[in-house]
Amino acid sequence: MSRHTAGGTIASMDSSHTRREATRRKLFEAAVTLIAEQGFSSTTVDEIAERAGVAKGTVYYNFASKNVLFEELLRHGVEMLAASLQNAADEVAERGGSRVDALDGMIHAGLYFISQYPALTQLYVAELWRTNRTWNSTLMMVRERAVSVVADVIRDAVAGGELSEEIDIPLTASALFGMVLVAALDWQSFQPDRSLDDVHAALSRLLQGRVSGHQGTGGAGAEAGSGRS
Amino acid sequence: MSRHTAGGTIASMDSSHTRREATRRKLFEAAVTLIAEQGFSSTTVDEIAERAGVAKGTVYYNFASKNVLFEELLRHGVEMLAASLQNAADEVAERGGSRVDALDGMIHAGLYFISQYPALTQLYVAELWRTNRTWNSTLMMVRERAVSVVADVIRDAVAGGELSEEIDIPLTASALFGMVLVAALDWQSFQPDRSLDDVHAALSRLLQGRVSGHQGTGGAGAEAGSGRS
DNA sequence: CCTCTTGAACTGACCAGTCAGTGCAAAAAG
DNA sequence: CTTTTTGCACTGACTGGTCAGTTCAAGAGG
Repeated sequence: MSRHTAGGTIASMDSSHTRREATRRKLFEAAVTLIAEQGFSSTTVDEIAERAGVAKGTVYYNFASKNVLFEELLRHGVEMLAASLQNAADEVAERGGSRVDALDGMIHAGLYFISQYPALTQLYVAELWRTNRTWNSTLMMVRERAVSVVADVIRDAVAGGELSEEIDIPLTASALFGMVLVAALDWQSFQPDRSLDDVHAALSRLLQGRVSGHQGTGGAGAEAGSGRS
Repeated sequence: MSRHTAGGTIASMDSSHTRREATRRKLFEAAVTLIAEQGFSSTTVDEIAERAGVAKGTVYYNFASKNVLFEELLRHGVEMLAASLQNAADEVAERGGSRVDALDGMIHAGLYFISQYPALTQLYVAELWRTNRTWNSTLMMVRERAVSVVADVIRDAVAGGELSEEIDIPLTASALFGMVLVAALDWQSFQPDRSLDDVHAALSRLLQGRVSGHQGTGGAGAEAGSGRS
């Protein structure tokens, strides 16, 4: 199947450690786009192998099953995301920024990550709130890993007096996460020409409260049960 | 179920119509939970039929295909959601509330809707940003239908001077939508005991800007390209 | 020579969609 | 009032195709 007449060179690229690693990476890349497009169950192993440019047998030499391939993909992806977010928060801290600044930096990093790995993001969104799947525990871990990075920074900010003690940490972390996720997916899908900083500014503005900045007649207030019938 | 109680005879036409309707509703209900749990392609028509308590043939008597069943389900669901959001906004307006109050009312309505139809919500999240699927145009329409209800209210608020002209309407609508969506899914999945009003209050607080309410050292500011390298 | 990859053939389970037939209630005929 | 017809709604066994996973002998690379 060597359609590149190998010329003798391309194959010997930097296989960082083994040929095996390179093959596994190729399979991850092929799988992530296909599964993002079509979903897990309608993506066939033959398709993954073909897009990765390897034989089907190779898939099963490297991964025990289609399920295992997918789970390792999920784990690998979330490690990248968590590291990226953590790194953004740390950089802001090093530079002497506040915790709230760190949150803002994480939003930026989140947007950047999603713009770099749109397929991976689509895939997470599609699978993350699913129940009853075989790889449910993996998904649980993945979600926890991502959200806790955000929640930790919020917790620190509350402890340091930067944020009100009244806020609900896990829920706020989720909401923030969702806001960035959905806004970024919409950006990528429907307004891909806009710059990252532009989108980032819009989200910062929303959070900063300039959107509902005027003190409303009470509706946007925090009091519960506002006249719902 | 006799829409026209005109007497004993006209009911006949009605009942024949209603039997089918009841079956279709049962199939919708069965399909929505199964697909939310397992995804579209790993949910079999046999499963749907079994859960609905009908024979497989009945599915195909009522719907041209598995795809068509799903598309009609999506359309039916989003109509319910859009109506619910619109209704919430209208009620606030009738009561003399501001547009921002209307937005808040829509957040409440969104949370309520999701708590009532969690499976439908999971399903939308899972499918909405998928590309390359056969029912892509349906999904496009569905998304547009839901987001535009929010965007319209934001637009009115901007026109009426309640919100800054600087805000990005479609992006803000998406972000708001995503915030509610993800927060609600997390609420349902991980803290189901909390009350709706509690969750609503947390989100209102986030939007109201109390979270990042202190004026940060610039990180949360709206200026673009804030020190990101 | 040991690890990894190839490619094609094969198996067995699973599944979307089909179709000939059943049940039944309301209209038509007797 | 009784019998027959009509056709809607539903049934479930069956078909043809698809796909995960297996096997293996023959390389390729290092």
